[in-house]
Amino acid sequence: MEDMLFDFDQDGTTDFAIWGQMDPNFQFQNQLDSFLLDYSTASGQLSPWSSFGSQSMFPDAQLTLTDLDVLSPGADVCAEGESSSMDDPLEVAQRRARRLVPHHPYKVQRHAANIRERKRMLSINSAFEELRCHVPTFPYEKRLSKIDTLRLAIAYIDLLREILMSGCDPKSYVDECMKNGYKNQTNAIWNTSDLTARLSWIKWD
DNA sequence: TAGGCCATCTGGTCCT
DNA sequence: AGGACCAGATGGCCTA
Repeated sequence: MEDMLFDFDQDGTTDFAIWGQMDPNFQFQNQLDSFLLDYSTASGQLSPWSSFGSQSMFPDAQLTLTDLDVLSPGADVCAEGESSSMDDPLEVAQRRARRLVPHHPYKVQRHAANIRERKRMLSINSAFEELRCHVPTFPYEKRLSKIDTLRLAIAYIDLLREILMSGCDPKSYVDECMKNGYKNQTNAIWNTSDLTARLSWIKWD
């Protein structure tokens, strides 16, 4: 069994198989992304019910449901003396990755689903990043949260529609809003000063 | 230290 | 049957 657990190491992908906290490093994100892509492409071969020739992919995969506990959140027990050298992040990550590699059919199926889910969330997050690039923010402002991005985008679209309907020059419309307040306050989770102040940073020319 | 935000895992449901 | 989507649970990180 240990051999199978180390299969990820042998093809040099262990660094990507860190299922714990996502490293914010962009390069790592790309590596993880491409890994997930490759991995999911090959996921057909990962079906727990498939076999290579006459031999099962997981010959030692005995269906003992008690094994399920091992992967449950919070049951992150140390099976191999993790208390030692806890200060090496790479070592810890590799141990964690090895722990989380499934080794019976249900786990393999669940693991494949987890990978698809992470890939799906990555695509959602990349869409959020794209959206963040299209909503007005201050140069010094910290990164918008997802919920704030959505709310600001809604308010932004609303204001742009107002500008279009008014037929006014956008900059003068925003200036007017800065002075008198934004007319449409009904859904103003992002209030007038928030949005129009942001828009004042936009170069309208 | 509490609360906000986020990534991840998980099981259920729907769809192809 | 398998994948996509969704929401709840959980734990980590960060900040006020």
